[in-house]
Amino acid sequence: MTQKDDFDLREFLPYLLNQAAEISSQSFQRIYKRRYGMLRTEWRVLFHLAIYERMTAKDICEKAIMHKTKVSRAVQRLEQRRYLQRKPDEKDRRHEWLTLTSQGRTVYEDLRAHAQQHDQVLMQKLSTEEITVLRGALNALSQP
Amino acid sequence: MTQKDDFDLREFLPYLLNQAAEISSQSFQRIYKRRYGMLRTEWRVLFHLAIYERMTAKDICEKAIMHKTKVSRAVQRLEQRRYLQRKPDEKDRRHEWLTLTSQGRTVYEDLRAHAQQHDQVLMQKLSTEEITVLRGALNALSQP
DNA sequence: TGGTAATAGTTGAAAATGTAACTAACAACC
DNA sequence: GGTTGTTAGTTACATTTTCAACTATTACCA
Repeated sequence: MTQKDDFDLREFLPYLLNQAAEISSQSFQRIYKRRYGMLRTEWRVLFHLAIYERMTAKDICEKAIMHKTKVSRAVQRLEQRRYLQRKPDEKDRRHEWLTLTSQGRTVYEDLRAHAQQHDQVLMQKLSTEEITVLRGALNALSQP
Repeated sequence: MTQKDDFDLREFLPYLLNQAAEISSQSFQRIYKRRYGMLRTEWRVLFHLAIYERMTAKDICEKAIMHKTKVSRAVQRLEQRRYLQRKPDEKDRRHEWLTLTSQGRTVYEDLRAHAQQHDQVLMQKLSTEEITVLRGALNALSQP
């Protein structure tokens, strides 16, 4: 049997990753969608701002690996809902500093609680050791 | 420190999975896009048909976890390019059996070779043991 | 048998995304 | 100082995706 015949796409990492990512995010996605009408891009921007406190759109692009137009639009929508504030940098007015409003932080805290619950359900499918290795592997694969 | 404070979204599994899935599929995506103008949905349908040989659109929806409209449109495009054939089921004409044409199989073989190469590059980021555990964990997480 | 429900798949309109071109502000270099 | 190049972010348009409604066919059951 040749090497070629050994290669089964059902074991192809991007496929497995996509499948797992899709399924494991579905039920959480319903939560932020139903509770706050948020999209995945918006949720991601929201929680990056919650964690890092103060970022420019560019920072978010890099951390979250999102295209700048996606970030731009997510920021617009979050601003409309008063979840975040923009403030131009004094020294370099090309930059805009983004921070969550208290309302945005409240939404974040609520969603984080749900996320944590959701994560615990997911982790029940795995052993402690598997979780550790999985996290490490996912981080390694996330380095471009 | 409370449990709540321990929960860092940077370790949230759906987030890590999404990040890894996104990054690890990017360069392969460029390949099927450039070589055959294919979308991700089309690639997924193509390779499911290559592996399972003969499926209905419904089967693909279930295996690939894709919405039926996505599958329907991917099938249309693959048919237009003569990569697959449809054949209504004799007994139940609601079903259509889909199979790859020889042209479709050729495209598949070409892409599979690229996928294999791509997979090897990805796996270089991980140890053998990590790969085993990762595959197992991803499969476990893919059970809804 | 006839009427209702269920299933496979398609379609159209609305929403979201990707791509490329754009504006505005700054940097660098002569 | 003016020209050229870069960078942060937005916008317009084309492509995809989503959602809901639709057709066609079969299943169920009184």
